[in-house]
Amino acid sequence: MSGRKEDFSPQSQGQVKMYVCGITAYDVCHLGHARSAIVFDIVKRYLRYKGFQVTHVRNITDIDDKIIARAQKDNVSYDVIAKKYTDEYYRDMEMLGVSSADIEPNATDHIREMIQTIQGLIDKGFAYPVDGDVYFEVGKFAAYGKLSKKNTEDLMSGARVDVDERKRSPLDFALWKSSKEGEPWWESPWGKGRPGWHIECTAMSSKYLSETFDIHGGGADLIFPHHENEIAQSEAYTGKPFVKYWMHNGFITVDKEKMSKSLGNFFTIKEILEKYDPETVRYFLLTAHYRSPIEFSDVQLTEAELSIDRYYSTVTRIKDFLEAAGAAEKPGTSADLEKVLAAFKDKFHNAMNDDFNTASALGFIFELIREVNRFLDSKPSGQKAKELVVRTRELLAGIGGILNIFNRTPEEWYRSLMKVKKIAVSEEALLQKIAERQEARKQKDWARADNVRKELEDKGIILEDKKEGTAWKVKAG
RNA sequence: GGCGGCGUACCCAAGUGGCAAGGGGGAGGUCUGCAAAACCUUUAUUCAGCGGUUCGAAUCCGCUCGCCGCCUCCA
Repeated sequence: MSGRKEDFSPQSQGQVKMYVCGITAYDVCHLGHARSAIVFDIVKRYLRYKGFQVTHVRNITDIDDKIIARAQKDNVSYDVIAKKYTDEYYRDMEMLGVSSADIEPNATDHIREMIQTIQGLIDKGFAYPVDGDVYFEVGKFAAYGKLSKKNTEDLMSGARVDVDERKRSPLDFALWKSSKEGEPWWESPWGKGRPGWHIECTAMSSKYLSETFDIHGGGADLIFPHHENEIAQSEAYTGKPFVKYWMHNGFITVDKEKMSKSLGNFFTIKEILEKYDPETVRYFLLTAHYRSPIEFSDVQLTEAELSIDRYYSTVTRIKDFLEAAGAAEKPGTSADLEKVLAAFKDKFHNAMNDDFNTASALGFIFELIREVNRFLDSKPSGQKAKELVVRTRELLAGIGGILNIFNRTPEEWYRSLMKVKKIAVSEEALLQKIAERQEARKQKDWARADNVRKELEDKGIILEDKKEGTAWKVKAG
């Protein structure tokens, strides 16, 4: 609310109540929706890792103008649209590997609570009914604009809103809308109608969390008017502060412009996952700070893929080492590795404690990766060296668990890349080729061996000759 | 017009008062039959520009330029 970073201390010690605006179920989700979901998934995971007991609520708006419009266009009932796109949303989230929230309420299941809140606002003089609609009277709420840092005069003068004569001020917003012919409706004290957009978050957050809760999240485009209006309604109704910390994620851009439905420059989650592994998408989104805009492009996704590949290549090396390392104690560059290892957790925590700076955290991960590679290059052996490497592996895996990346085996990663890159070689055919090439290599028929390698490379497979044999992997990037 | 944000190497990006993380790319090297992977060296005396504060600024302040967002539904 201050517009700055603040020290985090939840209302009740050890417990975090977090509400994140989900989607309006009127169309398929694009990458922008994915960013919000992924960002707050990481927030939740990290807070839990730090020992907080987190209650995460993520709502679904399943009644709204756009849903109705879509339903009319498709000539079906509004709930068919809402159901369809809610299902799509859940499917997208599952494919992306985003964990579900603890509570995922739908607006239409909370009409009663919303009516109660609206009635309360009328009783307290903050809202007024007109012809079956109910409006919130912005002028009655002195602090209006405190989140978006707008003052009401500026808003008035810049008002591009259609002036509705029945409203006392153009800034007043609907809590309840009377239903027109053919629109869905619920019975209310003001006649048949449906809730306005903002009221659901007030009603549901107080129901599932409390009147004041710790973190409220969503995309930066929700700051105004959505979150501003939520504050007004909620604080007017309860007389208590609504939210302690606001977190808004930045936009995904395409050619520097916000990815959005209206500009038509969006990529759906499904489209992207046809070309990239979900882990690549998640990693990509973590490479920039959550508040910054992030430019979507194939180059960026490709770089993310290369970075992940670097991690899995290192994991493979680690595995090879642990299987092959001799018993003789040889320390290698263990002193350097130990140093990096010792400092790593603090660095990681500092980065994440500083407003979830995942980009910085990833930097430290790659420092550790370089160091362990350096250590392995120094050809260490013995029990102590093994222990050090195992420690590194566990540390990396643990961190990966928090960021929800690096949580597969290299084999799984490469199999997934094969699929995503539509590589036209089966694993059997591949092993066959490798065997063929081994034969040629044994006979020092380098030309034939190189031919096989070239042939596979053209199909996107890279071969690596090691002491113990030849390994394959999918060419990243 | 009002409000807010951003501008760091060839590209992406962290750093917000004390000698400029990390990834990708380029160049050279080590290793290898040759590769790949990995590692090493190198690639910003400089952080859009100009002033100011300070012992010291990419980091704070002011101005200028450029880009973007919100002010209407929007993650």
